[in-house]
Amino acid sequence: MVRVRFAPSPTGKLHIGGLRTALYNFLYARHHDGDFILRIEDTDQTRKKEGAVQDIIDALHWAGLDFDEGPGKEGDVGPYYQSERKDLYKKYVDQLIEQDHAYYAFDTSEEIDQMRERLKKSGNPSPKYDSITRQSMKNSLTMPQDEVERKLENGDEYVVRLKVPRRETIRFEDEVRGYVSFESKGLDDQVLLKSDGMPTYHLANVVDDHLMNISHVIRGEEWLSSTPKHMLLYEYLGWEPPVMAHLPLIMSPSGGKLSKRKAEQEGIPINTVDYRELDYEPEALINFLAMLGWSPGDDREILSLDELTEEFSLERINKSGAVFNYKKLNWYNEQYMKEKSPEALLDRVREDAAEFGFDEVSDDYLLQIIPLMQERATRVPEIIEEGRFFFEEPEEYDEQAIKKWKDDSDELVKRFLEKVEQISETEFEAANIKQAVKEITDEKGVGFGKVAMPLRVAVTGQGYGPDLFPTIEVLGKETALDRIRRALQELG
RNA sequence: GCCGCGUUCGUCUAGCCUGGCCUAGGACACUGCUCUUUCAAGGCAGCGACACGGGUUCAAAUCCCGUACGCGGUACCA
Repeated sequence: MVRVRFAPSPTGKLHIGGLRTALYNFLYARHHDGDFILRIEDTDQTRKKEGAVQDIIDALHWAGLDFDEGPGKEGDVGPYYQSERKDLYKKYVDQLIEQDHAYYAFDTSEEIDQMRERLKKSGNPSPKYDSITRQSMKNSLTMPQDEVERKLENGDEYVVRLKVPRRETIRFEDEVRGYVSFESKGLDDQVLLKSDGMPTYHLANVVDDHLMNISHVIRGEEWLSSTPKHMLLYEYLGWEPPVMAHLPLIMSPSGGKLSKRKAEQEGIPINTVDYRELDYEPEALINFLAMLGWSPGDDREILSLDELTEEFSLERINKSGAVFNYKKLNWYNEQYMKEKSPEALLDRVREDAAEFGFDEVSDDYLLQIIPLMQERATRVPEIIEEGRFFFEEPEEYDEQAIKKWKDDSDELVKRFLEKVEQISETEFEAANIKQAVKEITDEKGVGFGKVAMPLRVAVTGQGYGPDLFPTIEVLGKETALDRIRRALQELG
């Protein structure tokens, strides 16, 4: 049974890198008919942010990545908040201590700082609390047992550290990178239990993955270096480690991990909710993110969540970091927008319209506008932003548009008015309006644009825009002709 | 610094495991053409890459070694 988990810490909004990690976990689970679990890694009480968990849940739901077990959706192995599992870890910590794989340490943070200072001065560039250093620190390995017991009874503050062996090669297989090995002498005696009684990530994630029957750990590459510590823990606890797969990082266009700071500098929205607020299509974001570090192996670019699920495999994940390409995301969004039915976009467009104060617009009217605009917009809000003339008379004409009103435009537009006035309200349709223009171009021997361009300017105030004749039809005879008469006055 | 991981067009990638089919394919972006009532979209074309150096081999983007560069880690953060 495949069981994977997405285990974010609730320190803020779910960022785009986290979403991709969640996506890969989701795809792997679904591909294998397995379970996708959400676990909240809130062992650092100081970094916890109000509302973060809800944001994560909402973001996953918006993206279509609903989990099978997690907060608010209890399975058999909960709770799904590590802070609520605090008591569970104690047992394993005791076991490790008893088996001499962990020990109590009473050093204050000042003392540890001093140790680091001292070692640095003597030429050690990266001082560690390790098999050598621990011999000169205050811990249950160096102190007489009765003193250790006294301290514990007194309630003195302590942490529990992993007793990393002095010389040992730790080798494990990563599904993405193949065999990876580390020398234990490069590791430090990682704190497992903090002085506030909370486990560190390293302990909690190993214990929870085991207790929750996680079969595959799919997480970011930033965890690769701490995996050997986790492997040691599995070994000491006598557990079979899950399959490991470390994902390449999402990089900023300027290089380096795409951090919040960098993203902001480069104008890239970093949180999932930002994309939701910008009104991107979640399918587009998902498709784009899936392709950042993975590919189906052929030339397909557009894949639905179902298709991604069908095709997904860990073997096809890339090893190197992928730069976030905002323009490509926009291209994806355009592709998905074009495919949507106008009805599917209606609710969102209506909201956008209301924001501009166009709140008494009928669905029927909106449904006429959407098809005209959706194929040329990058995001849904542009339908209204770029199509304001559908709701209000253009206040002024674009500078660029005015240039398209030429010397002979007056005459041609007047002729158009004469012809179109003859058309009845019910016959005021795109084809008939276009026919009128056609007749004028024939009779005056001018190009189509000669007539159409001034009309566009008159009706929309813009020199660009959707197909002109349906636009005029949608506006209706009265409105369209009023605008044309006004343009004749102002531009003529 | 040390440890680990990585390196194919500007970017995302296919190809690498199982050397020859690679004159290295696709997508985004960019440029031009085309279509067209405009701007887009679409169609067509162009630009553009195997980091470098050694091996191994009849043959290397593909296998091996080294160098350079990039990234990650180096906390009582995850």
